[in-house]
Amino acid sequence: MSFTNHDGLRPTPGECNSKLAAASDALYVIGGKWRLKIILALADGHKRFNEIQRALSGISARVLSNELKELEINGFVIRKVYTDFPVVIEYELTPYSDTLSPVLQSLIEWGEMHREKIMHEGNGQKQSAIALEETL
Amino acid sequence: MSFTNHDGLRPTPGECNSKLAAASDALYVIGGKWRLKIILALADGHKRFNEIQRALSGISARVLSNELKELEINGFVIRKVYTDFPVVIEYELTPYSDTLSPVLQSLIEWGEMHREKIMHEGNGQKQSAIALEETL
DNA sequence: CGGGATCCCATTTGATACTG
DNA sequence: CAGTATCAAATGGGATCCCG
Repeated sequence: MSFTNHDGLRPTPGECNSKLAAASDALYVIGGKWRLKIILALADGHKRFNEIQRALSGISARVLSNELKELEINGFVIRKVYTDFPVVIEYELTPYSDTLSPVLQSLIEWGEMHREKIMHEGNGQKQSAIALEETL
Repeated sequence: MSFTNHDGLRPTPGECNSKLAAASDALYVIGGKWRLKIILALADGHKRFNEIQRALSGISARVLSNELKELEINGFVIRKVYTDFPVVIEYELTPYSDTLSPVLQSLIEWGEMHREKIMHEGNGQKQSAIALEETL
């Protein structure tokens, strides 16, 4: 019903506001529909543009292009151009992306737990809420 | 540069795909611009509609209304109507919201860390990336 | 106060075509 | 392959009015 702080107490409004601000800062750079997914898609190694697009079914080239630029500006992704022939362009995560590990880890674990829950509750009355489209 | 799994190894593509799916499931319900912020706004106790709106500067009544409905459907928030006079309507988090604690915690910590980094790097050339609007 | 309904504009996105 | 350009369509979101 409420989160507890390190003292096991309900957080004060002041604490909550600063937490809200911190979360907002985070969401500002890694929020949105694709950011974290792109980072995850690159987590098992560098990929080329079209590989990323295939890994994240549903994203258009234009959106992927824009998101990659943003991620590069913010230091999560690096774009490497190998000028050998044929020219190969690859994207890979920077070390800074590793700092997101706890966030991604907890998000993934929560997602697995949530999916379990949704599957088991027989989908009572309200429409369930797993990423149906993604699974297609 | 890459995340490691519990064995300290780079995750395999298969592992990554299932992680991507899990993260997608999570983002499907708690993604979006406001969901997590609303939950955080309620973390220090029940609030009324307008209190939430004030806590999250920038959200319109219509959007807040829609988001609260979604959060209610998905079991994160409960809407309580006190029919005394005057009628009072309050929103509060359900116990299920507590399962998000690790996600929120890591997100908040990352946000704090990231803000520090942005502040200190003198904002070299690329535009910085903290939630400026939120701070206004 | 707590919203629902409508209108209308702005931004985002998708599809397609095109280029280096 | 790795994108960019362009146009149309969808979506988001603000403003306003209204009701209980």
